[in-house]
Amino acid sequence: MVSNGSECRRLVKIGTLAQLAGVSTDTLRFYEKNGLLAPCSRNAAGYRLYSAREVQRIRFILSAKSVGFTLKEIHELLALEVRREQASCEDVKQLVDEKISVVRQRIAELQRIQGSLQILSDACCGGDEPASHCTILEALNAGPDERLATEE
Amino acid sequence: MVSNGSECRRLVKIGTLAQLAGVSTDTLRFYEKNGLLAPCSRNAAGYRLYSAREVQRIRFILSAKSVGFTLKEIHELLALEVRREQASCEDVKQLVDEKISVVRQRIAELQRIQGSLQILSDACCGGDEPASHCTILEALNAGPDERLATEE
DNA sequence: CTTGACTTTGGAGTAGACTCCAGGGTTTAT
DNA sequence: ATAAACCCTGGAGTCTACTCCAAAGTCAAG
Repeated sequence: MVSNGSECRRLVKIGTLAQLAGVSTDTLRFYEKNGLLAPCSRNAAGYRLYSAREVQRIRFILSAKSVGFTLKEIHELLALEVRREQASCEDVKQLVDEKISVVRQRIAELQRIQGSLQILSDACCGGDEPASHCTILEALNAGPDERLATEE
Repeated sequence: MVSNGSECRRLVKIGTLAQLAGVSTDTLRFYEKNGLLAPCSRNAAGYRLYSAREVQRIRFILSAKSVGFTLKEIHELLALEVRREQASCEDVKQLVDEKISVVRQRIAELQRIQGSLQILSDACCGGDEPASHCTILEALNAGPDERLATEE
C-alpha cells in the first residue's frame, strides 16, 4: 500500500494522484489533454509521474471547479503569473483585478442565497412568526429587512 | 400591499422576459421543459405569459447558476417550501440546513481564491516584497498556512 | 514465471445545458 | 392589409466535461 522506495522522491503515478484528489485517472488525462495539469515527468515505460506541485494544482482545479469556474476559466487563473520586472505586469494586474471582482460578485450571490436559506430554515418549526408558508423566492424577497432581525 | 389572485396586469411574453433576464427565448423554453420555470398562463394563441413572479424566479435561477449550481440543484432549491403546520417541517429544515452548509463551503472556497488573487495582485508592481515571480498556486501556498501537510 | 493490478494510447459514448433550425401561426405598425 | 416582428412545436446539432472501452505494455508478489 505504502510505497517503500525511498529513491522515489515523492513522485507518484497517476492512480495515486487520482486517489489523493478523489478523481478518476481518466479525468487526470483529460485535464492534461486540455492543458490544465501535466505530469512533471515520465518514467522509462512512459508512465506519468507527478510531484507535490501537481497535487496542489489538481486541488486548486477542483476547488475552482466546485464554485462554478469552467475549465477554461481555471486555465486562465492558473496561467496568471506575475513577473515584476516585466512590462506586462500592469496587464496582468488588470486581469487579476477583473478576476477578483468576478469572485467578489460570486461571493455576494452566494451570501444572498445563504441568507434566503437561513430565513427558510428559521421560518421552520423554530420561529414564533405567523409565517405558515415560505419558499426560497419569498425568502429572497423578504431580504435583509422586513423579517427576523435575529443575529447569531 | 396585499397581492390578490389576479396579478395579471403586467403579463409579459417570452421575448420580453428573455430580455429582462438576459437569456434567449430558447433557454426559457428549455427551463420550462425541465420544470424550472413555467409561464403563469397562456393567451388564446398559446403564447406563454409571465408575471413578476416568474421574473423573480428566472433571476434566482441565473444567480444560482452563476455560482455553480446545476439545474437539478436549482430545481431542488426552488422546490424547498416550508409549511409550519405540516409534519414534513423537520425534514425540510434538515434539507435546507444541508444546502446552507454547501453554500458556506462554496463561499469559503471563493474566499480562498479571492485571497490568492489579492496576493497575486499585490505582488504586482505595487509591493515592496522581493517577489519577482508569483502564480496563483504560490499565492495559495503563501496564504493561510504556509504549507499543506502532505498526508501519507 | 505467471498472475493480476496498473499503465499507455486512441477513440467512442454520455449527460447536462443549451442553441439553432424548419415550418408554421399571431400580432402589430404603417 | 400586408410586411416585419413575434410566437409556437419538435427535433437536430453543439459544446463542455467527462466516462468507458480495447488492445497492449509494465510492474510487484507469490
